[in-house]
Amino acid sequence: MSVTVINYDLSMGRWEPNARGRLEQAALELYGERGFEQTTVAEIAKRAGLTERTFFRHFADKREVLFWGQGALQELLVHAVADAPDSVAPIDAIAAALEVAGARFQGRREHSQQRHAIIAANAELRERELIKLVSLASALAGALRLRGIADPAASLAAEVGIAVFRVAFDRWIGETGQTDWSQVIRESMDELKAVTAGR
Amino acid sequence: MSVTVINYDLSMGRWEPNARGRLEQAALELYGERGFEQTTVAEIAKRAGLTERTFFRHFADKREVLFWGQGALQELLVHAVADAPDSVAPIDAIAAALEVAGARFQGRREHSQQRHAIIAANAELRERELIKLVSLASALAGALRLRGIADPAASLAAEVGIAVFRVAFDRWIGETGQTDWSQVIRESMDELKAVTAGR
DNA sequence: CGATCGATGTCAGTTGCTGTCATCACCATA
DNA sequence: TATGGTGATGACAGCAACTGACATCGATCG
Repeated sequence: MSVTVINYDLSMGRWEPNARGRLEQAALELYGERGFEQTTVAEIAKRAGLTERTFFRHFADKREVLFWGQGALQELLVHAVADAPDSVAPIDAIAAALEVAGARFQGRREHSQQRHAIIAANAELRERELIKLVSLASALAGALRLRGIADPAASLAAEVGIAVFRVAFDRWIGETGQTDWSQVIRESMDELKAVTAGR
Repeated sequence: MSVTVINYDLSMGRWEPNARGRLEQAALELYGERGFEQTTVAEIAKRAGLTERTFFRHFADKREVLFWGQGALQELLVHAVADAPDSVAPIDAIAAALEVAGARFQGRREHSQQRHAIIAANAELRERELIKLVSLASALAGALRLRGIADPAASLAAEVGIAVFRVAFDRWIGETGQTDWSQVIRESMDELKAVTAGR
């Protein structure tokens, strides 16, 4: 089989460039074809033209290959919170950030669905996804604290924001759901406010 | 070393009774003594007077020994939500359930702290804890739906409830914090309402 | 008394993951 | 141009988590 090499690098060395990208693509393909558990790291490496050992040099474990892009999303959200005007309430700064984050999803809905299906089909992958979301919440709480919001308000706003994100993402990705990210976020946030107001 | 046998069973058979309990205790001890990663399942089994294979017959994996009691907590919370009067708003039914759940912690604060320390010290264990909490949220959402609450309100109330639980638990278990569970829950819930009201 | 059952032991095998050392193109510098 | 350092990879051995298959043997039931 042939491997599509993304981001061909002119300063190529002894090996084919973009080892990490090849590993990622091979893993996504195999996880999709036969499932996460049924795929061995040796198989991923082979399809990428590398060795198992090299896989573990690029990704901490077999799951991480699906999540390492998360770091960029986190940065995006944190910056969005930091950039919100001072007058904006914590929960609304979070909401604004979530809307901005949609830029990373909007237009790649199908890709998101595939990845989501792989993750949803496996408990270990769901665990990893959860801890990434908690890390995100933690980073958002930090960003709020930099805006002068004290705990536990900062933590609560961040955690609640992630809860909204989860609910909104599920809705957005669902077959029958709304496909406009911003709108889904705004609706979910409105529901949140209704619920916590005791209605 | 000797092993304390809890719940001695008069109908003992060929082996020492309460294999599961012995495994659990041995695991807790070893995880505490030398850490989760530094403990092998073979060591746990040996201390419990059993074999590695038997450990995996009682617990799905090395982590699960710390979490299998969670099922009872989930039942307790679900029942509490179900038993709340019809007139109570979703979020308040959740809050009431969280207060009730304190009965499982109150009076065992030290034990909770030990277990919490073990979990906090290891990323894999934190992952497992998170997925258990999500399962809890899911069960609570189901209980709310049985009360006639539609989604996404049910899911949101449940997820938010879990966020409050997390924040409250951290506060309750902290050295300087309040030690009365009910009070911590009520305070945290009040904070939540303030935050989501946009303050 | 014999058959079945349930909890455990035994053992071999797969796989995720790590440590260690070798390789070799590239690069800087003498 | 020679030399030595560097960084990404390969090769290989090994540990530990987990699984499947089969054996064991007291208890229990008919």
